[in-house]
Amino acid sequence: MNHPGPTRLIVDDREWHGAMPAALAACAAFAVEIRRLPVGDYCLDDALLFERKTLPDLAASIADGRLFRQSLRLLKATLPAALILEGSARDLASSGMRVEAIRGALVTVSLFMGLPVLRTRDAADTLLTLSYAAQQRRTLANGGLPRHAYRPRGKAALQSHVLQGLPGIGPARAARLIQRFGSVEAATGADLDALSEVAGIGPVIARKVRWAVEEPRGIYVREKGSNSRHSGGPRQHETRTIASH
Amino acid sequence: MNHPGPTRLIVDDREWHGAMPAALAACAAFAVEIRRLPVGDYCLDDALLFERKTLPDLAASIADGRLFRQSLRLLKATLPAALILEGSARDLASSGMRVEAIRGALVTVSLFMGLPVLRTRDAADTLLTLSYAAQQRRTLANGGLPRHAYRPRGKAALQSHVLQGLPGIGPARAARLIQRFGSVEAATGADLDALSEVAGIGPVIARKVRWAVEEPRGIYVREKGSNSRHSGGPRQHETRTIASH
DNA sequence: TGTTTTCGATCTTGA
DNA sequence: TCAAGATCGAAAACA
Repeated sequence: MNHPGPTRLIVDDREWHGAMPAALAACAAFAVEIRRLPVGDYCLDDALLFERKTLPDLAASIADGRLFRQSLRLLKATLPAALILEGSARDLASSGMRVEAIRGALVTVSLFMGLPVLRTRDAADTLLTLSYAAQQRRTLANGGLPRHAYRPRGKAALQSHVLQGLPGIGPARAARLIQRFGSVEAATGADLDALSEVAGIGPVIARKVRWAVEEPRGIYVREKGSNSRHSGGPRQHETRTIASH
Repeated sequence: MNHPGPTRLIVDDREWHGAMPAALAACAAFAVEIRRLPVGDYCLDDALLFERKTLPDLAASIADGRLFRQSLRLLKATLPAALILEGSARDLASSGMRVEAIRGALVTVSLFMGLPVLRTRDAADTLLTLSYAAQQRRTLANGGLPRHAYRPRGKAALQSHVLQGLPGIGPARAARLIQRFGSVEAATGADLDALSEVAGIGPVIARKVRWAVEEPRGIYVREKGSNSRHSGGPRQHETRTIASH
């Protein structure tokens, strides 16, 4: 649904300092509301989430490992989220952080975690970007433009995380499971044969996964659609040790 | 998909011009191969795909609408892909394109299409970024974030552990889910109403769980009916999926 | 509105 | 010195 009227911008109260209040006052594009947000710094039309960081902020976040956690939290939010990086490389001079570390972190966040990263020059520029984003979202939501395969990026990460709870499943196999089955629901519902078709998953791991996923009352097997043989051997007993990998 | 030894870099033959050959010669990190790629300009370890554009290139792509199609093709490729933007805003001076147009396009590509965008200064910098990406991919094994190394033994504990990967689900609710549904498979397959019947799980958490478990397609837009303020309420608004194709 | 449960941050311990 | 584990507090969601 689209909100009529001006773009609604919710700003986290902790973010209400520095150049931002003045920049917002000078910008008539938003109906601003200041409130504590559970995650992120800015929320547009209740539909887009942004975390703003100056480059020194970013350097600090990298140094103490906060960036990783924060990005993860943004990705887990059900709203599409992005990271806004404000400032130029010059601002880093005093932080003592090497530019290489920044670059590496951005590759991780952007490419591997799938969190979009946008760069802006200053606070006013950030607001401009926000207004672009809001505008485009409305257009897209109206169906005015053809919709393209937008993937809520962080979801894959979360799904992968869930599947990694399964025995024998780490990041790599979890990613392939999602790729092959499309969802956690489908992956946990897959039978032995389907699981074994996934690259990197053989009969042994497939059976472990089924074992973990199935109902414990297991002597009389009632498999859903599968008419394939039921794991040739005896049902694995509960006391069996599951090797972690 | 994992290659031992040096990073394998396939460069599209059409990309073999300008500063790149020299920069590559000066960079010993890659085993380079020049070949025609079906999509993208660079391919790392047969696992990551990159399209490189200088800022003037980008401006031209925007002007004739190519950017959009190219991004879509990259997204549709089976490999994870990213766009590398090379150069600084100064390079745009002669192109006659306004910086705003660039910004708008980047918001679209990065945020709404979900194609990661990385910025670099020059060819050497681009190669550096590529090498970071290759390095990290090997470390992460293409999957994302490793979950706890520790995995419980025993079926009940393991099942609980798997479910605890879901948002809003900790030990207590995980145990109840197992109790109610009997298995991970059944729990992940349960619909909203069934989930809500479980003690300690209400509409909010039920929706979060379904969100995490379902297939990740579509743009999430806030729904019409909820015009009430959500102060203190969850960030997770009721969402509606707009089918994307 | 009160209680339960989860989640994030900090601190500690051990390698 | 850094990483993993446990603990604590606060917020959120359920009943």
